[in-house]
Amino acid sequence: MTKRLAVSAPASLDDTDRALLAALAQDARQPVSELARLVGLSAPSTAERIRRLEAQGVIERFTVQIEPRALGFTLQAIVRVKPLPGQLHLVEDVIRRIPEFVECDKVTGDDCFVCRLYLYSIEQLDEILSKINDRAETSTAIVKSTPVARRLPPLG
Amino acid sequence: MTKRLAVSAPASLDDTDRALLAALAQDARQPVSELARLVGLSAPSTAERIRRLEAQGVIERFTVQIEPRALGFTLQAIVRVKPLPGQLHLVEDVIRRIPEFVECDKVTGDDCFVCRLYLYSIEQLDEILSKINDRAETSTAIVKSTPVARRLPPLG
DNA sequence: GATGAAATCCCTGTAAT
DNA sequence: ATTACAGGGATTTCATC
Repeated sequence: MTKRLAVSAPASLDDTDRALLAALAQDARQPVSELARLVGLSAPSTAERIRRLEAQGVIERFTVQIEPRALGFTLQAIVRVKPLPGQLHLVEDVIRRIPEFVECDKVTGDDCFVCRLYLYSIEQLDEILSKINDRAETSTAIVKSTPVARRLPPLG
Repeated sequence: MTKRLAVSAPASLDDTDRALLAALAQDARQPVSELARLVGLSAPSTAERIRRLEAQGVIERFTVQIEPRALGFTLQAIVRVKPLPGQLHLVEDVIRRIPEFVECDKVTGDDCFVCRLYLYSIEQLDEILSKINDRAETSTAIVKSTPVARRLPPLG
């Protein structure tokens, strides 16, 4: 399910916080001492800021970005899924359980879900979509390139 | 641009690699000693495996996941963008330069781009889309929830 | 060839300024 | 927020399987 979030005033970041988040986005495993050097603060202050950003919920987590092609996922697809009447929850569950769906958003409008899949082949795409094709209409787009890879939003 | 990738046989992972990637996905800043404990290896071996996964290109980078709502981005939109004839490159450039576009894929099919935006308000959405509306048709879906947040693909 | 063990070095976290 | 200090983690080397 969607994570619950404390509804509070948005955190306000200063320039140091912004520099810190940018540095962490680039390499989250950098030692605090190095991050401190980059943002021009002492290590303890830097560590304290990281803790604060986590406590505020600005930092959700530190994670690893995989290159799917290095694992043989030569195909990336964006699929819009429109469940048939009464099939919404079931379709959502099926999507959740198929690991090739690496991302899925429920959205307004005619197509209920927008999903991203990592795939080995077109045949596999067909095979996976057949698992929901009796419960939903799908429309598939194959990713040709990625002009903007996941990046940080403006940190106003 | 899309990053170039060495075209080679996909890396084959063993169970330890898989456990390691899963642990890193959960918390990329964990000390190597802790990761070692989790996967049942010594610290040096674990560090060596991390280096190997990076060298193989399986690990693209370690990064930080932001919670957009904690920064005041109460709205998330998925926008499909279909540039008018001759406007494709220009539209791509404009998208790249607007930081609220946090992700953009070029895809097959009628809609050329599928993009994700983080926004403060509907008014801001309107304002941003007006920057490309004379060069492209857009169709917008507002994210209501996220049944599957970005996760690792199956690590076969 | 890769893993495990020990020693050195560096980093992190705490407390005090 | 910084400095100093004590504790723990990381990396390198070496021995092992």
